Amino acid sequence: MASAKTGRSDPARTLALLWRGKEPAARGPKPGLGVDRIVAAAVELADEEGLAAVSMRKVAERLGVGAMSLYTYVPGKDELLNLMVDAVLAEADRPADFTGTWREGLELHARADRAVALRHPWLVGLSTPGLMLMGPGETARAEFAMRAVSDIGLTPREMADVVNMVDGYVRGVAQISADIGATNRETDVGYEDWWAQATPMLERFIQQSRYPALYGVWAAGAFETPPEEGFEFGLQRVLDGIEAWIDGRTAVPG
Amino acid sequence: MASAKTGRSDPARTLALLWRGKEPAARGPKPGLGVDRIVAAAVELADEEGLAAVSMRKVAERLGVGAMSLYTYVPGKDELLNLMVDAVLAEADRPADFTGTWREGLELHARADRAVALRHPWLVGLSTPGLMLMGPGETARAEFAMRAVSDIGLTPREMADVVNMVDGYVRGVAQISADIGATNRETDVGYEDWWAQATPMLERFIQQSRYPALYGVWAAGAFETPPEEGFEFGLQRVLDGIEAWIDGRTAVPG
DNA sequence: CTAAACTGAGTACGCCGTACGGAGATCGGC
DNA sequence: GCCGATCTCCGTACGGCGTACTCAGTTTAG
Repeated sequence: MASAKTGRSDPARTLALLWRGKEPAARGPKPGLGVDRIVAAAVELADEEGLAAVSMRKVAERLGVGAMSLYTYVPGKDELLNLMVDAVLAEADRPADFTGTWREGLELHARADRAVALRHPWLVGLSTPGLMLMGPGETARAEFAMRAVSDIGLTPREMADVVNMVDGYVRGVAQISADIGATNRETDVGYEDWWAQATPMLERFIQQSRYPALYGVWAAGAFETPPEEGFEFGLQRVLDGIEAWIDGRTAVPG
Repeated sequence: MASAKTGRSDPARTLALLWRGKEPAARGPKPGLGVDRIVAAAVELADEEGLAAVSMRKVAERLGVGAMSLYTYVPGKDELLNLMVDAVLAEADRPADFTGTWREGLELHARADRAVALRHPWLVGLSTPGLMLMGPGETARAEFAMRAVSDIGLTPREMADVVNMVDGYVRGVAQISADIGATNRETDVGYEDWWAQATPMLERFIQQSRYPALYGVWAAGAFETPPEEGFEFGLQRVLDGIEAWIDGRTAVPG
């Protein structure tokens, strides 16, 4: 594994960077690069070779430039990772003119996030900036979600809780899927192949006598296909839970 | 940020390591260390200084030993990280003699995971071995959860989906909380302080006119306390969703 | 035209994971 | 009791990393 932290150092600088708040500057030579090109190159690199392959030298090489040139535009690697997260979050299309029920809105929100996570498996390996370092992508996400749960009589805090719950579910499941995907990529075997290969070894340790419930589920083949299909199932259950709560809630005071 | 991948190289070797399947070996000098002591030292280090501080050299130093000595017991850093994950997962106490409803069982399961995640914030930054590389800790977790949803008429696949959904929710929310905790630790300011400090900067970018829904929730102060309190709320909604589905399901064929 | 301001990058430092090989300890077989 | 096999421990070294420092070269304001 490798782990990633995001958002250290000066928050003001990072926020300005996220929102591209920089006047073009006179006096010097014209910039040959730019934050956008650097971030795009880093995202490509991560998509193709994984997060571990993203180093300042490799990103620079991809741009035909010396490693240290990147530091003209980006304070450091942490900030670059932050920018990458916000950039791919902005990819998801959440129609600005969306009108629909809160449930349809949250469904769209959740699926958009999931699509991004599947397209960029390295995303879930990075800590979210969350509300701490909101860039345009993260902000657009949040705005869409909040709009979906507006006008149904929730307090602001309840709105935040509901959205956080859906976000949490999507992130957690995406991370589990991404782990499996990463394992497959690294070992060059598919999920089924890996499973077939690992079964004899697992049999040695996970005996029916010690883990009867797990063994039963396992022996029935419930783990033989990747859990991705369970995403929609879980999403609907999450939304059902919210719906029941909303119904119960509006019924009381109404 | 830093990201972590887990479970590369030889799965058989790693599995054997996770289950400590090693005969004590005659012939050589008595081992001075041991997998358990190495893992414990690494976990301590991660708890105290964060995941980024976990290097082979630092772990070895903490044990009063040369860096390369660790490789006698552990094939590499990836495997050590895997062992750390399984070790802390095993910490959670899930009573073996638990009897209760499926809902009580899943609640206990979810809270146990959350307690571990709060005690070891670095955990969520690591990919889960998941089902790919199950050690004793992960297996005990899964067994408890599966037992909780046994005997309520679910198919094995449905059991797996339900458990995966709860696990996903807990993981996702824990990761969001951990990110905030990490930001606080690194910047040496509390959540409220950070928020107060960042507000003027955010005001510049997140204008009411462009993000009315988000702005409203934000201006109402819904983000001024950490979202940890929302965990129980979301958990209950998740369980409500499952309950509604189970009721609807058993009602039809019954 | 000059000087200020900026871009771009070479060099270097201190970390990291870990391959390699050797020194010393320990024990089975004789 | 001894020897060789086998094990533990670890010093050295290599290639890669993030990035501090420094300086050369370019562009424009005045």
